[in-house]
Amino acid sequence: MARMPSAERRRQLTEAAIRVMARDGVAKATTRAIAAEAGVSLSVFHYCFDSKQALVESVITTITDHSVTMVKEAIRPRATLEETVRAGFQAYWNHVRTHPDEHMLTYELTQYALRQPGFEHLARRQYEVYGATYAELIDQLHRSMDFRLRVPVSVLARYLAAVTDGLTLNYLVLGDDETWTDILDTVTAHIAGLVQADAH
Amino acid sequence: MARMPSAERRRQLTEAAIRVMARDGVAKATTRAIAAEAGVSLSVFHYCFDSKQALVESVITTITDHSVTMVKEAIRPRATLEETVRAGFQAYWNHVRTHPDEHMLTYELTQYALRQPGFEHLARRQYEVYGATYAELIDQLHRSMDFRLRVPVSVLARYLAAVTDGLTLNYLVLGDDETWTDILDTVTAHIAGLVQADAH
DNA sequence: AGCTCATCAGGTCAATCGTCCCGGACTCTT
DNA sequence: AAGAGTCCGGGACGATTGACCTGATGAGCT
Repeated sequence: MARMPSAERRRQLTEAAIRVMARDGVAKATTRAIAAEAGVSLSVFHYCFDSKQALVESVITTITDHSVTMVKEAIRPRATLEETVRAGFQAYWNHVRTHPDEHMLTYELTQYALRQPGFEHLARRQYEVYGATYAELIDQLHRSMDFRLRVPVSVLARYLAAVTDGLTLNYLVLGDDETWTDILDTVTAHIAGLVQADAH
Repeated sequence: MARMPSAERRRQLTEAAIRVMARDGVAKATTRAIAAEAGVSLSVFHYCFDSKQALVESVITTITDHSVTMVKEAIRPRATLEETVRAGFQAYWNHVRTHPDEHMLTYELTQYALRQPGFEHLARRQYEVYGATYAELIDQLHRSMDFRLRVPVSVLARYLAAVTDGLTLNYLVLGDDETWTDILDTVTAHIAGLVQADAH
């Protein structure tokens, strides 16, 4: 094995853990499986991380950042507001369809964190970051385009987070289906209606 | 220990398993913990169930039926349609707030089923039943009240299932907050708009 | 009462888990 | 070149898991 500083090893092990978890599930992600995936002996694992919990913590924060980056890149200003919302949803949905394992993993990790004593704050942080990201995106759009909000930003942001969460989870369970495009259209229209001027 | 037929023992063990899973999580629900919760010895467990998987299967189907019953009872026809929708959401939300563990468990079991080879069909069935229940409720309301649907029943049913799913999950993670009532109002208004006559 | 069989208790087993230890090997400083 | 600090490999330990096995127990029928 090539020698490398602990920091890089930690990153390598974290990514290996994410691969194993996404492929086989969190329960199957044992220290041995992760070390094997990283191509490293078991002792290296405990050399870089004080415990498995420390690695899981690293995994959760990394995954959360991944998700946020993905959502932020999905939403770019377009010509009209409805088009922006539609394109954002489509980009996000496309990512869900092409990387279902990754999204599944975020749900698994959320529940793992909720059950693990002392990890609840990671789950909360994950969802608070989601909400904050949506709020930030709305603010950003609010500056570049002119529209009024029929509901407070915080309410809209959380609603967006909840709807995308629910749709994603349902898709992951039920699989591909043409119904989803219709549902996304309905949601898009609703969101567009919520952010348009209430006086017509 | 009192003697009782296998069928009743199975029911007893299933309920004990649900209690353990809701309290400590699916991962902590070992055969020993479940047997102890039911107040029987470990051998009784394997006398009534061929394997732990058989019990989990029993747990999943039982929990799914519980959830469906709960949703069905939450929705009763009221004076106006919007009032019906609002009351239904409130009843459901009240159940979520008073029984968070039970709802958390359904999410855990869904993912457990998705990961366990040969159990995927149980997860799919669970979510198909949810969608079918909503569709059935919409049909039922459609007969007792007069309104037009702006979207197909299947789309509306799945949208309802996804939204409630997402909102519930977000609540379970983030905990109590006044924002939820505002979000529920927004969703209620949206749903009411979707089922009202499009010609005004 | 005697018999039969569903029911239960305790112990045991192999497998797997997270964790740890010890010794060797590498790298950098001096 | 010598030593100290850093990295890595293999092996081992105790705990826990699902599963199983052998006898005892007692209810219900004849």
